[in-house]
Amino acid sequence: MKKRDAEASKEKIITNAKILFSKKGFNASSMDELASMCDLNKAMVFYYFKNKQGLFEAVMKEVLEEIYNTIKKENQNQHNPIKELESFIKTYATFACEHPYLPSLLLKELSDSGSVVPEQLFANMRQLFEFFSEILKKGEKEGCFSDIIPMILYFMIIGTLNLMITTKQLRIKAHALSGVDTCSTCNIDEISEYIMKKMKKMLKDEK
Amino acid sequence: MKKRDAEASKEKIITNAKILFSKKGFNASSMDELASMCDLNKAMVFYYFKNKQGLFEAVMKEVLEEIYNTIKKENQNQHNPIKELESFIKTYATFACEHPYLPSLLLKELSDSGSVVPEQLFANMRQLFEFFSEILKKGEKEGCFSDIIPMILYFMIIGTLNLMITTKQLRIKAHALSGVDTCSTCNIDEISEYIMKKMKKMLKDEK
Amino acid sequence: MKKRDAEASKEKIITNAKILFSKKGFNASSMDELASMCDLNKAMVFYYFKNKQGLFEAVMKEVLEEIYNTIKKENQNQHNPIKELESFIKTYATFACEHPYLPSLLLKELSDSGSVVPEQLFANMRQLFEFFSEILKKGEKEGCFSDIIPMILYFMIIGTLNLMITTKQLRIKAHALSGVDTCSTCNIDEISEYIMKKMKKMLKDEK
Amino acid sequence: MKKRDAEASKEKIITNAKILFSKKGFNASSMDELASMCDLNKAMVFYYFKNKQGLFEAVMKEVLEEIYNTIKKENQNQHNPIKELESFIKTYATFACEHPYLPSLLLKELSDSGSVVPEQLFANMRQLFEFFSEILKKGEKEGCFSDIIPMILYFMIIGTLNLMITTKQLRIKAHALSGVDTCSTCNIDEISEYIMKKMKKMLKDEK
DNA sequence: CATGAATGAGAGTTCATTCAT
DNA sequence: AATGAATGAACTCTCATTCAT
Repeated sequence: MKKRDAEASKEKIITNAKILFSKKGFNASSMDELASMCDLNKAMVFYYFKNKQGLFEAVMKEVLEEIYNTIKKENQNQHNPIKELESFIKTYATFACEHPYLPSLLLKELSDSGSVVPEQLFANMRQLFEFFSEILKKGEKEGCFSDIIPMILYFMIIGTLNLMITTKQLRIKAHALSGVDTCSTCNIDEISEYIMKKMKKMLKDEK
Repeated sequence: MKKRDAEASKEKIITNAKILFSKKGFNASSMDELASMCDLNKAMVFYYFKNKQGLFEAVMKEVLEEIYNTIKKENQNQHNPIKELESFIKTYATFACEHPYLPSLLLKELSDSGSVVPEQLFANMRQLFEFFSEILKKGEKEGCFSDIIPMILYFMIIGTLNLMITTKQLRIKAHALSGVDTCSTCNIDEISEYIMKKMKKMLKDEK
Repeated sequence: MKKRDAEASKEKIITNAKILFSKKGFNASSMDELASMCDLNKAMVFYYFKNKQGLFEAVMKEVLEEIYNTIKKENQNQHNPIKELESFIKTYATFACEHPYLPSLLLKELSDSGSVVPEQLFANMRQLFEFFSEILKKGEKEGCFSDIIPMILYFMIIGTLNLMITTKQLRIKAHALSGVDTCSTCNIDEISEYIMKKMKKMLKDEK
Repeated sequence: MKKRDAEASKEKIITNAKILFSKKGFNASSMDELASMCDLNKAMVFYYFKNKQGLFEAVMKEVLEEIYNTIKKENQNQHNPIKELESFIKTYATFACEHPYLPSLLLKELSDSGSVVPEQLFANMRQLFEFFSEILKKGEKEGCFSDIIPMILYFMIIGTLNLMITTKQLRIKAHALSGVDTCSTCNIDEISEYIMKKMKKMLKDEK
């Protein structure tokens, strides 16, 4: 069943905005370019989204809800905190790799020390972290994890994955230039596998 | 205070540029604003730096060389790879905390997948990683570290520290709003202490 | 009068650009001034013309095509090379006098030895000369002209007419100041009449 | 005998300004570039010349006086108006060819219909014309020339020579592209020879 | 819903010119 | 006489945003 045109246009705008924002960042993305990517008149973007900032927030909201729902859904098939953590990492990694705007957008947002992240967006980001945090706490209670500081561990995982994804090209180039091993041929599964292995080791209770 | 002092003016520009670029990113930073922060005529920026890109590169170069030299110097007092790794982490953490533009600038640069990092800057970034990489490799050879992938471990440390620093305000706010533990009261020493502890555990050879 | 009329705006821009460019030359003409002459927002110029150079080319193209078409049309009523030459001179003279930006623009362009004339513009300029050249060659074949070097003769006519038009004010002033005869009261018909008379004489075959 | 440094610097500025102005025109010539051509500090140019306009006038004055003196000197060796005219043409042509800034500067100045040519410069330009005018009038009185309008004839000669010189490159390119004969291989002697021949023919008294 | 025309503010950059030394 | 630092005004051009149709 075809969506109403209005819905379709709005979708098209968000879809292309994801690509554009993550490729060029907020400021360098122009509404002109976005409109022509969408094959739509520029004014329509404003018709649907109030302004550039509003569009950006809508994009982030959608992206964050998507990843949150994906992770939550995958989580239901796991039966202990270790599996849950593994699922979290792998699902995030896979999703982020398939939607490369996510790492880029997230890092940009998080690196803007001064920036005021709008409420809605802020709530979406928290939601994901809290979900992660719950897994760890449950694991601690059940005795499979010890000595956890969720916030730091969260950034260890999410930050590392994001950086490995956004720097892919850079790492390939660095390897080519200086021969240093930048893990330039690893694929995302190997990366998340490695991270998971290390996580397990560092969180193991050693009493 | 002398009036026409080239060194002083150039310094002032770089100093303020660090702040501005890290607060707003390259694109959103305006030369007008920079000039007025410096209490200098806008044209002076171009007098000293060719153009905005040139200024940015000068800023990054200075920042990266500063951190590299600091780390290298501290490293000379360490006598085994574990101590060296610890020194790397703590020195980076302390420096980044005292120069909060560094994490922000680095994350922004690394998250901009599309941006073309200029040669010089690229070389400066590699230098730091290679230094880190050498520590790990030496440790592996000497049997104190095992199963290392330097690139991933590098981002685990640097990425996490950077994010913990740039998100400080955000984390405080999140804690206030939802009560969730965002490590909002940890200071940088506690953070790097924790990271180091986890690193040791995850890199320990267990044969 | 309609408000948002693209054709009208574009026309207004070209019309004023002709005046401005011919008065001040390419470099000294400012887009700000042009916009205010047009009673239009500055950005509109870029909306229609990509950039200053693009506008300049559009202006020149229009001007050159106009004069070329006018001359070509008049030429069709002439039945021998001498008449054709006369028509060429008089039509050019009249047109240039009525569109005084033409001589000025042409002389400026031709005197700028360093400037790189863009292809299109270059082609338009050649077209006019080739038309002139054909007239002379036909005349030579038919025995009414002898010893012709079209390029030199072309500049003799076009250059002289252009200079007589652009220097009009200067010549009046010079006459007033020093009493010297600068032909300051001649009108364009007298001038082209004189040039034609001299041309006939100098091209006459004397065998 | 070495000139005083001040004189030498001033000379160097004028010499380079001639080159620069004729290559790029008044507006596109920058004082920065000029200073670096002269291997002098930019402020020195203002020390010697008040401002850019003043420098330009000084340059033009020198150039015009030079050509005037050269022509006048050559003229003393001629013993009838025809020879004098020939000398005028050839001397101007040779000089202009050796000092290619002259045609370019003159045409630019003369094509600025609106521009206010400053007094001194204006006087210099008149002087040259009046000299030419005198030759023709003498020739008329002596019966070797008839039906003269000095102003038009002056532009016929000066304009044509100037244009042939400034368009040299353009004409070569046009020939290469379209095969049309643009006199691209003629040298300046052939050109002035041709012009002189035609002048003689068109001014001959035919009673 | 949709479009193209219009706008105003501001971006980076250049440049003639002046000032302090 | 000479220099490098400093300035202010102008320049071309871009862009988010709005208006009229």
